[in-house]
Amino acid sequence: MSQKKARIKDVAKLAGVSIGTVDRVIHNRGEVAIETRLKVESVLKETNYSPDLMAQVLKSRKIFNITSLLPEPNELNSYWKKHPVGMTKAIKDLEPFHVILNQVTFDIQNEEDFQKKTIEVLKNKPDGVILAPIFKTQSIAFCSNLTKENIPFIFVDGYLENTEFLTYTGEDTFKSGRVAGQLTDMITDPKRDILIIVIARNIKNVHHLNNRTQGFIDYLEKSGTNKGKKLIINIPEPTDKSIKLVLDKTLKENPETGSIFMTGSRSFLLAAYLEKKRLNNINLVGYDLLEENVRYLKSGAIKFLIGQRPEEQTNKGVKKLFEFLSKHKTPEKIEYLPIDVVTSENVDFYI
Amino acid sequence: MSQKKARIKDVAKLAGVSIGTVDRVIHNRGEVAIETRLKVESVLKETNYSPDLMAQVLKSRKIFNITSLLPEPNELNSYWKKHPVGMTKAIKDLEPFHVILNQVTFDIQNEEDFQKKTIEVLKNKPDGVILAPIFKTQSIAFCSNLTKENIPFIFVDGYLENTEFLTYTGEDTFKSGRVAGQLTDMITDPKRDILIIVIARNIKNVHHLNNRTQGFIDYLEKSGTNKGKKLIINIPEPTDKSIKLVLDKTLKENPETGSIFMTGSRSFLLAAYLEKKRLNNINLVGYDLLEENVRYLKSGAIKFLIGQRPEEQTNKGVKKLFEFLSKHKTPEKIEYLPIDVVTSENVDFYI
DNA sequence: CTGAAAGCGCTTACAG
DNA sequence: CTGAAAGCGCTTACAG
Repeated sequence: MSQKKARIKDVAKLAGVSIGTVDRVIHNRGEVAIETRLKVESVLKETNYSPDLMAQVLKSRKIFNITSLLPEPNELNSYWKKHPVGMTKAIKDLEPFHVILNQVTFDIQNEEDFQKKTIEVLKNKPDGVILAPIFKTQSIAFCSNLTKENIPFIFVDGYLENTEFLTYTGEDTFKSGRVAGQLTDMITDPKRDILIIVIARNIKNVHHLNNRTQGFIDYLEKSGTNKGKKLIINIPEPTDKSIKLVLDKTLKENPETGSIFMTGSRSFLLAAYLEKKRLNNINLVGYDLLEENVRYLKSGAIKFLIGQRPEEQTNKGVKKLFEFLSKHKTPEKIEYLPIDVVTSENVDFYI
Repeated sequence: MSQKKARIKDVAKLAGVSIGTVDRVIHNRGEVAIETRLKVESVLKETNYSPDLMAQVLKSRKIFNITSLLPEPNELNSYWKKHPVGMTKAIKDLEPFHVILNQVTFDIQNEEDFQKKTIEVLKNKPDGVILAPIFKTQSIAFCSNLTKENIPFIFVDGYLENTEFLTYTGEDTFKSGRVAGQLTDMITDPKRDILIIVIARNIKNVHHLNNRTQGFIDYLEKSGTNKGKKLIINIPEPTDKSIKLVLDKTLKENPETGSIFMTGSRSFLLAAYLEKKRLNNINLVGYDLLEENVRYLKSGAIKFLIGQRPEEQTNKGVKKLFEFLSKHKTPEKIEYLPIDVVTSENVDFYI
């Protein structure tokens, strides 16, 4: 059973050749006589040879340069603070292998800045890239350049169908909407109404939010018990003023609102509004464990937050990229991470 | 910034000694003249030397033998099927390092068998042990023997205070009870009663179940909205007959029961009972993503399952043990894993 | 087309 | 107390 691992030396002896020749066969380089090759290959198979990673790395001293291109975190989207954590952890886990991570960030409000940064990344000629494809058009152009340069890239936080990406690791947005729908349905009086809030300047441009909305409605229609109205409300700006304007009007017209589903990560803005108006009989369900959200989760203003494991997205991304670069292992095209249901009682374990 | 890593050779040259001497200083072996030692140590610090793991492993060819002692999974506790998965994954992640895992299992119903297996484990002289301390007395004896033999060991699934364990990775049972309490409170009519079920022959011996019960009640008393009765019910045997006997009586006496909290992993037994009796207005909340439980979760008979990440417990356990053995890194004494809230809608991502 | 040698960074005897 | 040499398993020129 636990027989000792064959070394290149053993293979050489069994095949009656030198280790150099064995190496040539293994790596398909140099010309090897056809009989020699066949002989060596058969021994390779017999002995179930696999190279010793340690020795390989020690010898080649290869350094892998990975570049990430993600939004710069700021007060309005501290969500992006989590991503670097996962990457740094991955680099640490891969410590013996000399992987270098170059983190490039861009202004999430600024398409031009993104484009500028993509040029910077390309100039550095990294071995692999981790990308959050926030701006669709510019991202597609960038991806096609990466493909042209033969640089593998992976997506986090969302993916673009028509690109040559290596893998996507993240949320299944439709299913995540269904989870939110189920939770909301469970805690909402069946006779009361449900609001779905989308904060976006251009509601057509926020693909993942719309997926969540669809999943949410899908659950309520097909599997839910709620008999109230379901209203999709767009709020154009993530400001207190804009929110007040829209919600004052909506809640006046729909006084029987029992729950609000916030499709994006800024539930805390809605929670602040509800607290101020003392509307504590309206449930709020939202996304992402931002500090501000967690505060309102603990105060009770938010009932459920759904987590999409941003650290794990980038952590796994780095590792898959490394596996691909070092061992040519092609990962599953898409890996959906668990959709975490977070309440005031279990939130501390997730942060 | 990214200056090249100092090698032992560089240190030797800077200190004006041979690499052998540097090695002696690094590993505190052989006698080194005090001035030589000081000189080398200062260079070590200056250059911020750290050994190349690859070269170290390649040279020493050290093999780490880790033994796990966990319950044998069977139909009644398929929970234990998950643990090997996490360990196998860890071994694969550590592939370049030659870690060997020896999995020993025991009959969870049989204390004698456990004891026999502990002797077997000790005889094999492993470098480290992973233990689920099911039987308290016998486990304590085993741990003290491991300590005597200088074999580090870690706990999963529970821990014993008065032993020299390296680390515990798992659930915070009290907090997990609180999470269950909160979920139950959210979905239960405030006027209806709540049953807490403990399946155990000797209710005093199931420490972790009692912790969960306490957490559950703690939440309902301090933070809940439910006004109904809370009853703790012991069922002595995990059989349909025993369950029917106890529940028929209890539900007759408490017709206003709105929810049942199952403190252990065998919710499916209760779900089967409820389905047969067509008591679909009673909510069921329980533990662990066993196949049978998941089936009832999807059918709606179980509303929430709480997951405690058995794979991750053992996965992290193996890795911590390895880090300790290979780099003498002492992990945090206790790491509580997230308490996952699982419903029919997100369960597929967890299995 | 093939073999022998050097070397990756480290550790382990051995000789002095 | 200290240095020089051999070797872990592999890869990379180099010589033939």
